[in-house]
Amino acid sequence: MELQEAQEKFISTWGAFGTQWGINRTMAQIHALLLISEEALSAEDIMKKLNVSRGNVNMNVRDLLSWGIVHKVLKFGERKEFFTAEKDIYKTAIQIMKERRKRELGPVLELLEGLRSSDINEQGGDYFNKVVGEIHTFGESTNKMLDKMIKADEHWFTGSLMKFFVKK
Amino acid sequence: MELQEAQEKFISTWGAFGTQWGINRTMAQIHALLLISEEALSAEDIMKKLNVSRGNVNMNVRDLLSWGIVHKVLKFGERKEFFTAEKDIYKTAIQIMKERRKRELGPVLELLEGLRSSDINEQGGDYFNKVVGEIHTFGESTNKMLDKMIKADEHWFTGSLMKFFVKK
DNA sequence: TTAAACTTTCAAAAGTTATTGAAAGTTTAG
DNA sequence: CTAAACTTTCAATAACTTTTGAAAGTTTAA
Repeated sequence: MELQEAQEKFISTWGAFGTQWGINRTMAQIHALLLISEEALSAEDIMKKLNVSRGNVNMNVRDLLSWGIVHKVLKFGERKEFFTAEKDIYKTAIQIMKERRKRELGPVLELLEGLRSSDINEQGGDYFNKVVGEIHTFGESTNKMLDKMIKADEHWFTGSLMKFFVKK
Repeated sequence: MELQEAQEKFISTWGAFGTQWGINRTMAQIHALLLISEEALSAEDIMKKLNVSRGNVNMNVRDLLSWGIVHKVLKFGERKEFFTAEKDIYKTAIQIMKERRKRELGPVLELLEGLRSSDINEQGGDYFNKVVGEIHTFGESTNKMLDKMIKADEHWFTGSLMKFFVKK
């Protein structure tokens, strides 16, 4: 296989895969492209490589920056901005967990707390309270677990967590 | 807050939340409805409660069944099929992990293995091989970890894993 | 200050995914 | 076997999401 063919395969599969999660195709492809590019790329470079418009690149790069998995790079003597993906895959994974926790788990926990505090006394309320309570407890546990993972150092995932799982 | 109001809030928020992941709104709402319903419901019941068509209910219930988080229930003397959600939230979580691993992680690992085995010798190939290799290693670790979690018994999540995280 | 170089915005168009509902298919009771 | 009760399918359409590209905005160098 040629390098270019392999690169294209990686980018397009990463893109297709992204859509299965809540991520749009172009965003996933830009991330893949930046991951396998040794040098930082400009908006122009990305447009050419992926064959997408300027506006599309701009929006998706901004989104990737807000997820903290792509960084701006300024080159001396160049006026353009360049972009590069976080290259430590563990850092990337932790960063994604962190953001998803904030954006997704947080709001759900708030809802569940709200529903729990307004204890329902009507007929049938017991069952509802029980289910909501159980889901809330589960959510809290998950939240605590993620907290530990996020606060630990970068190599912790490969280190103690992996050892824990492998020895069991 | 009234019971009905609380139930509706739970269902609609669960639905909105589902769309952020790759899950469609109706599917998430049906799951939520079944979670908080003590009794199993028929397709008809779901149609009425959520105000969606027969075809839509049918497709999404089948999907939920294929995820293994909703079960068919047959009532004596009734010809209709009834549906109920898995009520053990840990089992549900494990089941979702299991399916996502199969549907999402599996194909990515295959791609990465393919790209790795066709070792690229061209100029610039070293960097590509390195990145792909690192992602592959990470994927394999995640896969192993999920394997352990899935194979362990139901209360293992709250038991040893939680203790591990809390004591750290 | 000006003009060139660049980035951002946003409304319209294209593309994708979900939903409907009627028709076809299946199962069951008598 | 037949009709009623139910489930499944699928083409049309509605709803939603992404993408484009031109216009507006911003920054920089001279």
